[in-house]
Amino acid sequence: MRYSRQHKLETHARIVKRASVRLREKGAHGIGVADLMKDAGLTHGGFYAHFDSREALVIEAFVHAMDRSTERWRKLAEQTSPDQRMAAIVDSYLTPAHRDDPGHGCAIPALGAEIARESPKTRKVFAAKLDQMIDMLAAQIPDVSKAARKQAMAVIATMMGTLVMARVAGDGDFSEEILNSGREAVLGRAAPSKRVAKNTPSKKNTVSKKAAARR
Amino acid sequence: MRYSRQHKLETHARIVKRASVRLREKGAHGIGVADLMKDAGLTHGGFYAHFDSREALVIEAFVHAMDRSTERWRKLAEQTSPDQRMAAIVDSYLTPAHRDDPGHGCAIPALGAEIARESPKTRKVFAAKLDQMIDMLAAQIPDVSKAARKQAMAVIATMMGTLVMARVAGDGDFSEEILNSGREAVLGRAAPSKRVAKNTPSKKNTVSKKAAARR
DNA sequence: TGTACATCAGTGAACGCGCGTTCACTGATGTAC
DNA sequence: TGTACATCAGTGAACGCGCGTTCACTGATGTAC
Repeated sequence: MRYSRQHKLETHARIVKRASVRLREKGAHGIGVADLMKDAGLTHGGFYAHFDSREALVIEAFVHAMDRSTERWRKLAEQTSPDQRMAAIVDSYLTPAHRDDPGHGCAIPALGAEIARESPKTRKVFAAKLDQMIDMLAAQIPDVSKAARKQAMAVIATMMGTLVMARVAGDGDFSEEILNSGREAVLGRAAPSKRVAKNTPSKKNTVSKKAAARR
Repeated sequence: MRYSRQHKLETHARIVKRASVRLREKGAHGIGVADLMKDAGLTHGGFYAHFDSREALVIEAFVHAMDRSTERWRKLAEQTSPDQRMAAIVDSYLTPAHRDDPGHGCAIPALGAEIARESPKTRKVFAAKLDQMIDMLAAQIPDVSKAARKQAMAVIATMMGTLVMARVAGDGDFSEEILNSGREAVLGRAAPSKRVAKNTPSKKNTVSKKAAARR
């Protein structure tokens, strides 16, 4: 073989990873196969050595994004005291940085509505990952399991709905107002309690890409 | 003139009305100019006698959808006692019928994420309509105006987020569970208090298109 | 009132373009001997 | 160990297709006289 067995797997993973960013930024139909391959440092002709179809990549990219989000929540929860876990997750979610960088953020507000219109196959994969994410969040709630799951669903719905609305509103006062209303609704308070000078309003791009990616 | 002045306005309105349904069903980029015109009983060539561009139609269609939703809420509120108005709106929003008929439903869960990626012009029109909708809902809350507006934002965020997730989940138990969690989160209870036998689970298409359109 | 003309909403062919997908080919490297 | 061959990830031209947009034309009807 020309390349080691590992090489192809790495290339495949790189395409998926880059695509998961670009698709969240541009939408499930917002960027073509050629540009996605270029983004991974390849030409479009090699695409079908890695994927059966464009849709197959969209599914893999979506799964990647959801797994990363869920894992991020898990890690954030691990390093936070049990009674503060939910608050830590919500505070990290409803930020101007997350709003302004959909490519490295949660896939549900970025792609949920579009995925709901895709084939049943795609929709079911998305639904399974959503289910996992709900369970992950529910596990952070010290409560009876049934009620915790319902609460987790409502928290995710409120967070993603808030983020979509904040993105529509752009980055002015209206957008900040929306983010604050979401935080208050979920946590019963507006600003995070721990961090200092978290967001300076009406100053764009002060948060580095790396910092945003860590969300 | 070949047709009365009224005729062109009526044709224009018909294109917008039909497009607002089809775009909510298929997404902001999910249906082409030719099909949209066919849907209004015309051929694609005449499109540019009515609109400067496809984007111009998308904006008009979106405004139409938002105005209709806001107006529907207003009417529903009028014929409900003040303390029941919010509940009436939420109960009419978080239903399987609304989930299964995006074409006649709220434009935010259907098009919000996509509009957030459009040109600033399109986004600003959407944001202005969202602002109106928030004020309309806030007016139904018997509270200090500032708090009411924040509460209205959170209610809309939770409702639209819940609907997007329910649509991703399809129409099974998982989807019903999501709808219930949204209702409980907003109203503090699962099922509507007034109506009888509102939804029979796992029976599709029992709600007529007309009935769904009245939402 | 009757007639000839002007208007313009709507038609349908055509355009340039970008898309997803296919395919013959390349050439670096793993493998057989 | 050294050499000849086989493999196959990746290349780039080409495909058929549908898209948004343009444009010359049509023909029913409003209007001027």
